[in-house]
Amino acid sequence: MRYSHQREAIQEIVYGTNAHPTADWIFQKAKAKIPNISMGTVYRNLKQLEDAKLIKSIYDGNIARYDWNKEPHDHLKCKVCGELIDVQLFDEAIRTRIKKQYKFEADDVVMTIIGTCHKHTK
Amino acid sequence: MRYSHQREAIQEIVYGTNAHPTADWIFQKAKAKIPNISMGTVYRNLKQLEDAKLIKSIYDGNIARYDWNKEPHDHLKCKVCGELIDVQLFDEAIRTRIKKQYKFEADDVVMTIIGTCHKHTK
DNA sequence: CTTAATAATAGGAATTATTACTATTTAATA
DNA sequence: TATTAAATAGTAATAATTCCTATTATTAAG
Repeated sequence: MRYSHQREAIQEIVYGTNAHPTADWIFQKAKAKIPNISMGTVYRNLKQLEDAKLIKSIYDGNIARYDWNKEPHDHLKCKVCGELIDVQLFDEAIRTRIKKQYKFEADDVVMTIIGTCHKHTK
Repeated sequence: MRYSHQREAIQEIVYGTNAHPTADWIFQKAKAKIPNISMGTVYRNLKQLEDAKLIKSIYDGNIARYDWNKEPHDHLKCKVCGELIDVQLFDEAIRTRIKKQYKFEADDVVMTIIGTCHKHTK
């Protein structure tokens, strides 16, 4: 993977937020630095950064979001404000159980808990 | 919700498979029974059936799939053949832990385990 | 430093899944 | 049977993402 100014900017943007940004959000931010950057460049680089294990992607419903947090983790999604909160819930014991019970070799777990975050509880 | 021939057919199609079909797959099947059915009708009815708790929808990456299984359950997704397998893994104890640890009121849990199913292990 | 090779880009077109719109049809019921 | 409003078919519109191609920029070699 050859160096590119655009990829560096995109990586910095993802690394600079906890907001699990979308491709479009990243595109808007990137335009501030590189006015004529294109959407294709954003998507191509996000894919390359993911392949290089420098970022992770997650699906929030039917839209992709990007995360600098490469540790295995799960998300709480607030249905009121839409915020995604990083948490660690998944128990390694489940992996063993899955293998025994379902003869299934688990690589990765994608878990999202939908509910209401503390900001909206009275 | 008023009766409609189209909705009945769509519900029968979803209830008649374990394949977690997509809207397009359902549309193709429905056309065999009702040749001039339209995609809008499929989507509208899938939404209505979901609102009426007669079916559930799940996101498989960025595409919606539909499931007659209304019980709380999780999925194993095989990265080789793409198959989604219904399983019950989620422990009710996690809900309590989430509430205490993160002050988050959990309604629903969406969990998918990505890996390799028994068909592809030698 | 200059050049050659090719990875990466900008800009726009194409694709895919889904939603919106509207004139017409159909189910329910008075 | 006539009325009313929900549902439909067909089509246009939208949103997220991918694809295409001529041009640009990075890297390595001379």
